[in-house]
Amino acid sequence: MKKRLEAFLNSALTALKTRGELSAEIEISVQVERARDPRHGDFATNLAMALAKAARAHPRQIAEKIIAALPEDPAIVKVEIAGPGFINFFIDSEAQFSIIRDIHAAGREFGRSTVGAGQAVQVEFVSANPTGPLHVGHGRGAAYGAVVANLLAAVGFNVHREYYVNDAGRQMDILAASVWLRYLEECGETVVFPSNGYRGEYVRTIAWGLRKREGEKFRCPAAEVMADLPPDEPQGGDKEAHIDALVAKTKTLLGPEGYRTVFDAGLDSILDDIQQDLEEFGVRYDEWFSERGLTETQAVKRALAKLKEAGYLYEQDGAVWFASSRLGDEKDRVVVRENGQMTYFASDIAYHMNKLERGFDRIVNIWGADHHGYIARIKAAIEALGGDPAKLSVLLVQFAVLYRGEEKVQMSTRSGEFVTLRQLRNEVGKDAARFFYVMRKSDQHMEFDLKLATSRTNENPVYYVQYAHARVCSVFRQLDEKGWERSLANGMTHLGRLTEPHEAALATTLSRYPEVVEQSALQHEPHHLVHYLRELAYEFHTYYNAHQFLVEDAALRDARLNLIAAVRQVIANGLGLLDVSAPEAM
RNA sequence: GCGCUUGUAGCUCAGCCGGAUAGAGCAUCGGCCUUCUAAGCCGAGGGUCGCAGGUUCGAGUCCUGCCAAGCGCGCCA
Repeated sequence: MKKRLEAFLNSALTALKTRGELSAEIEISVQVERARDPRHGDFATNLAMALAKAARAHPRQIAEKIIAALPEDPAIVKVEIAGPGFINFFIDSEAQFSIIRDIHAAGREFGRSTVGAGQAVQVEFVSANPTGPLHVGHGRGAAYGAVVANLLAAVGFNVHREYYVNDAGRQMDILAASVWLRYLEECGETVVFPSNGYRGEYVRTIAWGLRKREGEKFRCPAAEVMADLPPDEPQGGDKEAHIDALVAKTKTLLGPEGYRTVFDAGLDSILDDIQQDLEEFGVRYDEWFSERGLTETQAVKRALAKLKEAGYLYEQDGAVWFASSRLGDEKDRVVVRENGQMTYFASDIAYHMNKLERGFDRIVNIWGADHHGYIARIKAAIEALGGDPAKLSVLLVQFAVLYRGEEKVQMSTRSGEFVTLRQLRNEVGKDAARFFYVMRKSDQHMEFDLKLATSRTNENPVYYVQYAHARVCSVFRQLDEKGWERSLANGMTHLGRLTEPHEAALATTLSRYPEVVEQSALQHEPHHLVHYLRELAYEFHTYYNAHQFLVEDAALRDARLNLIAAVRQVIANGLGLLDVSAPEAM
């Protein structure tokens, strides 16, 4: 309906222009919005006011001309000018209730659309380093990314979900060294664990598995490992220098093959865990993209060569720099260090070159908000590679602060004591976790109250929405128990019997669903969908309390049953996009 | 110090490209179960939209300054 009105207004504008009543040069995008106040009808547009300046006329006069030029439509019962120049539209109630037919006809497809026109969009999210289990911060990115991807797919984009696996680089080397030290402990050696190593319990588990599989073939005397290492921080040294030396020593003592085995033991184990964790959280990927693969296929070298060719690389102080400041970044960035090693950024340039080469129309990166300073350099890199930086959207996700009631849950990565995503799921369940994560705008800090998410009271919005779905199911069970027949067709022919204000309100809200899905998708803001579902559930509950559905009058009963079946369908569809279950009984 | 983000009811948050009297949940107070599930509903109170200017028919929304909070400013990832 909204789109129909927009089309009508546009045709009215062209009519006025061809008749010379409006300057042909005036360009304006027509906006129709839902009226907030029922007295303002069902839809309203500020078009006349927006035109007033350019047309040099009073808004109300313009409004009159527009209305006169509008095509006839039986669904529009009244058009009026109000306030400073709003045009308000009143829609025929018969037409309002026909949404019930649409919902029934479309079923699970209702709300889906084709605005995306099959454009290929890549959504990269989570991409946490495989150096440990996912924590609750990653969980928010996972829920948000998964829902954004679902929404984009629902409105007709061809979505490719991807996880970038940082399986190369210094952090992974530190993990490998940590695994080896724990392995040596398993073998009975006494080592001093570095302050900068990975201290989590999972590292011991990996080491235990390694020893079980491989025996003691990687065993070295602890004294040999620790010999000639620069002192660690507790001994008054530099922890970074200490760990780097330890990594180097690990590589030397194990040799390339042994090192690879230990390294992969860590990587494979943690990656398996992450994959399983996300799977259980309802997050599925089309591709797990390996950073190591970029180096192995020479993609990093190729990307740097391309930048060099374009004249964006230069050498200084023994390092190679990318002149990103020429493309909007604050300063230039190093891509090859003095010691000849590529920086993480170099891999990332190659990764984005790869994304461009795969021909995506749009690229969506979902990052933790602490990476916001990184956006400018990636956009610069895309531009320098000859791509269009506007294709890339970077969506930032703020970390969630955990509470248990009033009490803040302390988290510390350093000590290895953090709340993992798995712990969260075990405590509050998948449905509540997903719902809570996307309930708030993603780039805002959020407070995640574990107590609230598990509570079985009206404080909990997850149950509120699910309960509405279950209640409809319950009504249909009651219908069967009474042995009454239901006729879908009879209900459709008697939609005119739905005369209660609650029913009209429900029909209006139901008809908004496709708009909400489209808006949530295009703006990458799933919280709109969550708020909508809560509102729909509210309108259903209030209707449920005010009126009896299972009445003797079959025409009225069937009409009402069709209405609540439509509500059930839309709730199921909406929760489906969030990947939250829609239970039939609670 | 510079940059990005944020500041809306006691708390947690919405507010669609600037639009009509700023909304919701929770909390508080008062009501509703012999009737399709009370994980529900009905009602009440609660606001200087951080502060000060500016832009215009109109500002919570845009611009400037200030205050406060978070994050970022490595040849780390």
